Amino acid sequence: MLEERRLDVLRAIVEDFVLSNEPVGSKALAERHQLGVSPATVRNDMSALEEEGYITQPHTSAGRIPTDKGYRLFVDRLSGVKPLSRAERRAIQSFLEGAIDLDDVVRRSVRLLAQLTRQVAVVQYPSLSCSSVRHIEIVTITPVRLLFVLITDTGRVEQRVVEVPAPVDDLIVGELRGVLNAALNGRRLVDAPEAVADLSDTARPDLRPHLATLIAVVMEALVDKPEERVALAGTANLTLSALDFADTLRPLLEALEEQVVLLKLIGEVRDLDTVTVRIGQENSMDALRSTSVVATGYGRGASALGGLGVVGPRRMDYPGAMAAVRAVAKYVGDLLGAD
Amino acid sequence: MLEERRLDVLRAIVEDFVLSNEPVGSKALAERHQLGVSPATVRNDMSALEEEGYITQPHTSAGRIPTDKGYRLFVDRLSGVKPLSRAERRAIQSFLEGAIDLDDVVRRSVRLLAQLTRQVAVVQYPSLSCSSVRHIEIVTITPVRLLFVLITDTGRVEQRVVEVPAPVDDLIVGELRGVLNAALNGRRLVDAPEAVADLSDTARPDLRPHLATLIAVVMEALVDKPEERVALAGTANLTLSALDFADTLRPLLEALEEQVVLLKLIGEVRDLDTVTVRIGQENSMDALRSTSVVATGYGRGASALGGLGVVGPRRMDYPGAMAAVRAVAKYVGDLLGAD
DNA sequence: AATTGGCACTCGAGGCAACGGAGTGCCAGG
DNA sequence: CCTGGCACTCCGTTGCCTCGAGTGCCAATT
Repeated sequence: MLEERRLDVLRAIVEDFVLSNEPVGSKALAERHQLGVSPATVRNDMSALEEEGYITQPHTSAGRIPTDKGYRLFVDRLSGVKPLSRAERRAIQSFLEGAIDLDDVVRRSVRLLAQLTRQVAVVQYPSLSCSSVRHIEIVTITPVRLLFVLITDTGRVEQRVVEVPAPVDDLIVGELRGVLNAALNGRRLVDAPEAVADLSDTARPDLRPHLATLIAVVMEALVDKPEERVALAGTANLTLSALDFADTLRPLLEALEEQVVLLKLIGEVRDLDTVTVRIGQENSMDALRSTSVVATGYGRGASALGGLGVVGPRRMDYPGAMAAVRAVAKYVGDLLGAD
Repeated sequence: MLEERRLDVLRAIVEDFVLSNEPVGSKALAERHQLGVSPATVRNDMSALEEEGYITQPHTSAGRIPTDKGYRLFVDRLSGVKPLSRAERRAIQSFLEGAIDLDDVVRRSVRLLAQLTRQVAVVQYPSLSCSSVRHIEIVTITPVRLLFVLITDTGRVEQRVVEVPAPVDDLIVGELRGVLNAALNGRRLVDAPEAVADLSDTARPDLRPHLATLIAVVMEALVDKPEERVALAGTANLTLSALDFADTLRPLLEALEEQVVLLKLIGEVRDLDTVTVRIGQENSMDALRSTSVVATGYGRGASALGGLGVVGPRRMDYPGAMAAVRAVAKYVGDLLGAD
């Protein structure tokens, strides 16, 4: 029962409301957009749209604003992919190509994304489990505490302090370093457990029992509890949307400070090739119920190295945000996949 | 010309205003605090205090609020060191003692500080230059790009990608790793340049010229451009003070996102043994002119390893913030100095 | 000389009514 | 199915008023 013009009206409402943050009325709509019909007709359409739950009135005799369902339809059916402007493309390129370091890449991209969209941006570091091992280094802190440094092919350097059950000496550490590097070099971390399964058998017989427990402990620390990391930028942009949030601002800021929350968020939406949009109540976490999230995965090949996206008010420029997210994800994926 | 009672009045004004965020009048003052005088007398004192610039009126026929100068006097002369409650001490201890990692220590303390003070908290990672080298690891990324991983005695792991002028092979990398570790192990990073000054002389003659340039490049990357890091928490607390900031909120949030700004801030106030308070205009950076900063250094012995503190509205519980900052600094200093 | 009570004055906050305007729903006519 | 007209609703603004907290000043008291 959704005719063409009705969709046009919905799109016009969304676009106007995103710009003005004020309920939009039939007269203004008919004027500002070339709908080719009179305000009265628009009113009929609006009435129908409201009936079907796509728009709503804050109060009688006010204009209409889109509901979550309305935004959803807008995103699904109406917004063409808005290509980025030449200037934006150039900005992305020049912003990211100066990066050397992984840290640098992530920091630059998260700031870039925040700037392009004027929203809060989130970029996840490449997941450890999807990365391959380039080198493992072990440093003795005390005889029962070892510092493991894991360097991946994406340039990520991950450290982990591990408490070992029995004191170790340099000999054992050296042996451990040797066998771990030999076995894991170039392999993906998810494959690590099987790669080291019967590794201690190849070591010097007198060290085997010790090595076996050590390896178990290390694997647990590195594989079972992989530490995911994210970068955040643009929280200042929330002040632009202060009106949209009111009392939900504080819980939102608190949530954004929690790595755990952000990781959960990104984890849910890091499909490659698809820009996922979560609008208001569609979000699984309470603190984000009053926001919209536009996110995607980045990486080369089949599986995503990580995810990135933006968080903002439901009243968001979805086409713009989607385009920016997609573009940045592409650049980041190329940069990190290429190395 | 500052008599005893006048100071009492100022203190009472500051305390009341911090609690209520409303201009405080003579009558309420005389009632709530045991000043032993009538409102009329208080009025006279207030008049004098205003004359001298310690308090001001938002408008005629309103109560008084402290000026920056008033807060300054309050901090300098009036506020005894408020000891932390038993519960707070316990909270600090249990919060920090679970930490294993340096990252863990920093993250926990910054959150703790934010929670205790209900302000934005900043904790600097231990400065590289003040730390000693425990281990240096080198990983070849490409023949002209090396990844240096520096591990310090504070547990900090610092990575740096270095572009070298001429391709290197494994032999040279091994040699470099050997001489660097031998020369720097246990030494402070500030002393590194002289420690390696004529280091290449001791290496195999055929490698010397190459090593010399490499060492120069590395020293530049690690010593001349040491990368300081900070952790931030509690930005959600700014929403509590939204009224105090109004339009300065956005620039403030932007500033807080800039590592550079935070480092400059902490760098200015990281004296050990002294809790520094910067009130409003006393701050050197524009974005902080409407805030107050309470900060100090942490560490063992003479020089500070790093700094930490809180940023909040001028209308701040200074005694409380100072006590919390001092206490957390002490714990963090002990933890990181002890290792 | 310092303190106090009294008094007139000021100014913002809050309540209330009136008004204008934007927007709607409905209906009858093209 | 679209359109113009019309009555109705309700919000936001404006102007007005009152109330109360707070001040400054002065004369009286200790």
